[in-house]
Amino acid sequence: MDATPDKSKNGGKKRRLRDAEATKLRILEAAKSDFAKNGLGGARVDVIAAKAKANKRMIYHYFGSKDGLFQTVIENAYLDIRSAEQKLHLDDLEPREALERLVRFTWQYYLKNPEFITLVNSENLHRAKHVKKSELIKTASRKFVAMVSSILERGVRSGDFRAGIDPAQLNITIAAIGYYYITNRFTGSIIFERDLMDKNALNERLEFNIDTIIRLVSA
Amino acid sequence: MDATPDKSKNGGKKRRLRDAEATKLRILEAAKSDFAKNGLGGARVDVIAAKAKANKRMIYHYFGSKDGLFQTVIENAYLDIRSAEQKLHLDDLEPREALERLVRFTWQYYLKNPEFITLVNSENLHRAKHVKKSELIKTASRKFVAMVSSILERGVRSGDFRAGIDPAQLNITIAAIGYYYITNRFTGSIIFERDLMDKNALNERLEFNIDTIIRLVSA
DNA sequence: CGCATAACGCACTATCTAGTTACTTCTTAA
DNA sequence: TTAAGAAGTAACTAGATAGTGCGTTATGCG
Repeated sequence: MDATPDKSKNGGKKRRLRDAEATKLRILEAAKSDFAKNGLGGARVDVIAAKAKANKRMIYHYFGSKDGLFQTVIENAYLDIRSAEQKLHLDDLEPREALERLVRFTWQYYLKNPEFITLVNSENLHRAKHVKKSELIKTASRKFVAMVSSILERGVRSGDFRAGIDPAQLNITIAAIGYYYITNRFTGSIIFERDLMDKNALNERLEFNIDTIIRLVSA
Repeated sequence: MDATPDKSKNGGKKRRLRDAEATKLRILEAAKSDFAKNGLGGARVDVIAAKAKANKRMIYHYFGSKDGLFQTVIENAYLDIRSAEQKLHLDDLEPREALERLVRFTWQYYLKNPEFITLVNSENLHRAKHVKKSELIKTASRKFVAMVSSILERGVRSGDFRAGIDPAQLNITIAAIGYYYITNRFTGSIIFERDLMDKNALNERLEFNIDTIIRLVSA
């Protein structure tokens, strides 16, 4: 790819020498990567600026502070997974299928986006002070919880699922059995004396998780 | 409590003006607390020294480096939980009871020792480089996995549990459903719009988790 | 074109931070 | 009792580190 900017067309958008949106995006990408790798405390603003091929001054110009930058990064991370979940169109599937699809999706999302997990860990280390401020995240969360509630209700009506399951508990459990495995893959591989990230190990875990959830909800 | 050291008896041990063991312990306690609160990258050696009422030089004298200090802290953390698990004497219980007891214990251990979780998160952020070096942790882990294997085997023989369950997967799942809830209690409380640390919420979660595990293993 | 504005960059500061140097004070074994 | 080693301290260093002040250059609008 040609990194030299010019004024010719490029994917329908004009290439510019100076492009605020593009710079912001580069900063956000670099920040996501560095925050995920080193945590909020361990990440370095200078490193993020260098990675983004942007001047550090720009970070402060666009995001105000290191905390402000993290705030935007974690917000985008949540909006991204919530948006991907909505695109699954689980309401079009049979309850059982919908649930299995959600377990699969969650697992694969964590696998493909391990930064998401590390960012969430970092955010919890800081007592969710950034997420607390984000109305966007709160709105998206409500939709997500409603989606799982609706699957559960349909499953109870169809006789597939037992009644009385708390959607929040189910949600937490679906996330937990994937999240824990991935976030603790390094210590886990030592404790269980096997490579938890081996292809077969990953497949086995996914099947185990689907089984766990189906057994949990079955009538 | 009297903080002024003297040479009188104190719990069978002589109080000293200078006590290497006591100082080491104070440093380790302070380090555990600060590493848990701020992560390895965010913790400050000066803060740890101050909290421990020790001179920073002592940290370097006893532990060599900040990393060396973390190494000892994480090692002790693992040995502590593994030792507590052994004391449950699960082999003396019926398989079902033993499993339930383990789920309860794990939950309560995380609740009472949230630093353990944060330390493990920090260690995984650093790709388990400290745990990797610890033979003590590896030995203790083997005993732990064997313990759960033995419960599973007994349960299969008694007809309570179904056959073919991978002990490692079960172990991971038992840890996951408690660990995730606790470690993400701050973001979780926002996403699910309820206080996850409320007494009733905690009890509900524990019962849900026991149910999840029993359904998972039942024949 | 030309000018106001937004994008960008350099070089700086004040403070912090892991680790060290060189020293004093206490403990204990012979 | 005493000498040698262990425990403990204060003050320091060299390099980071978040955040800024201020000047420069591109952009796009009238």
